[in-house]
Amino acid sequence: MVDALKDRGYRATAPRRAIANLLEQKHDGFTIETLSKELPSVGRATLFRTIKLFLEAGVLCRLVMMDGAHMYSLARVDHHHHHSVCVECGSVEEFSAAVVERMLNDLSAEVCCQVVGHLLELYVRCGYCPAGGGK
Amino acid sequence: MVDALKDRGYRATAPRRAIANLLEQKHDGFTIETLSKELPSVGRATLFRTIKLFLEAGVLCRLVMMDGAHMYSLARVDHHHHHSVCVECGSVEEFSAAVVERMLNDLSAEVCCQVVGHLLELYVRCGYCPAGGGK
DNA sequence: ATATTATTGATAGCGTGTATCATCCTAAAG
DNA sequence: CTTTAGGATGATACACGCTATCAATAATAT
Repeated sequence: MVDALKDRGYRATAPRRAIANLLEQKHDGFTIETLSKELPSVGRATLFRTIKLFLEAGVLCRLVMMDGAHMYSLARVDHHHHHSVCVECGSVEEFSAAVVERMLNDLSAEVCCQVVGHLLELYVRCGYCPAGGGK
Repeated sequence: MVDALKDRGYRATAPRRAIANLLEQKHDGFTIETLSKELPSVGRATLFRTIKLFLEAGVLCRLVMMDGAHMYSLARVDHHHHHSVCVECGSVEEFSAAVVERMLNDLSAEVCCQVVGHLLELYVRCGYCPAGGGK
């Protein structure tokens, strides 16, 4: 992940490496608060700054939860995609379903405007956590 | 609009009436900050509380903008719908396109989970403001 | 090795929203 | 119409997430 920063002209510092190492272990969505507790040696400001850099580099995604709070997750695919977040356990799945793109195209035609962006989040109970209940 | 509050057991007070009167004039999305300036006589806390009540009553919708900020708009239809917001002028259109519902159904089947909610916002340049450029 | 300059972390600050609480006002009962 | 109980208000302080500042530090180029 630090390479993504180097490629963009940023330095590979100890805090950034520490954050990257931790993030690479993450399979679920996470909050900055969580990271801050897991990396007490890294200052809060640096944490926020580094997360922002990773977002800009495209290796992280920002999710909007149902209550408006933010979570972050690794971008495992490099093309445009959306997320389904488990509201119980926080696990995140990425999908780039054709139905979504088709719908967005249809909508562009339907609303009499030029569509310049969108936000789509799916909130689910996943099949793997106790509360989920499966499909 | 105050009737919606009365129906839910809340009182029709002067601040609530003032807010409702102002909101009924609004055709576009607006922020709390805007309202606060337009209604300096109403305390900030009351403003936030009243907006929350209107949201719960379903006469207002909360929009998430591209930068994560919040805007609000009148709910002109009473069934489930989504919004397209002009990033230039803030005008809001409501739509409940069948394509959206169909897509959500398709997705429910595709992701191996029980879908419990979603968030969908469309950001556009509308055809009516100078910067829009039309369809 | 040295110089340059990006980066850090502590701190203060900002924006948005909420908790508190004494006071006030609405709605309803008499 | 008057009284009254408790919902509602607004000033304030607080909480939360995030950014600006800035002196000190550390990573890269030479």
